[in-house]
Amino acid sequence: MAYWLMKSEPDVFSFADLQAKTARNEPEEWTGVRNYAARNNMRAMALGDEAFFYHSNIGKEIVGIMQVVAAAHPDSTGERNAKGEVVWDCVDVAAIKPLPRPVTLATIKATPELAELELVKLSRLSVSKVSPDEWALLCKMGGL
DNA sequence: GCCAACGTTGGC
DNA sequence: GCCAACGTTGGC
Repeated sequence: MAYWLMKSEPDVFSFADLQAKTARNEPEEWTGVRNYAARNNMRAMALGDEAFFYHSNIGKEIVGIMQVVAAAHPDSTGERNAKGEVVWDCVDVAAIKPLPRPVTLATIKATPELAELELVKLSRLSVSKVSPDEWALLCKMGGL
């Protein structure tokens, strides 16, 4: 099982929004990613992989955990190429649980063990990888 | 609102 | 294929 971190601006789509959809049994398609590195990360995701939900811009904190419930498939909102194929991919996710104590970016930056976290090193990447050690530490910091 | 980082585009 | 210009993201 691999671990990931996915960003969303909460005024566009928040973890609470995801929880509401999950409660209604509606998978959320993580559409709108238009960056190849982020797309490749989504293509590397497997069913059951877990991901942190990070609120960018507003909050700047990890607020919850979600699970990949469908592997990468064409993003229906993506442009098509000359052959009519969708260029971009997305995965489906469902909320698992919120973090009892959200972990802020400031806290992450102040934690030496997390200096290599992709969220910090590649700050503009919207879908990034989290190592098992980083995952365990962040869960602990989040009160789990 | 500014700016740094970085991806993309387009001229050569 | 290089590189300058430009656009976007996201933290501050």
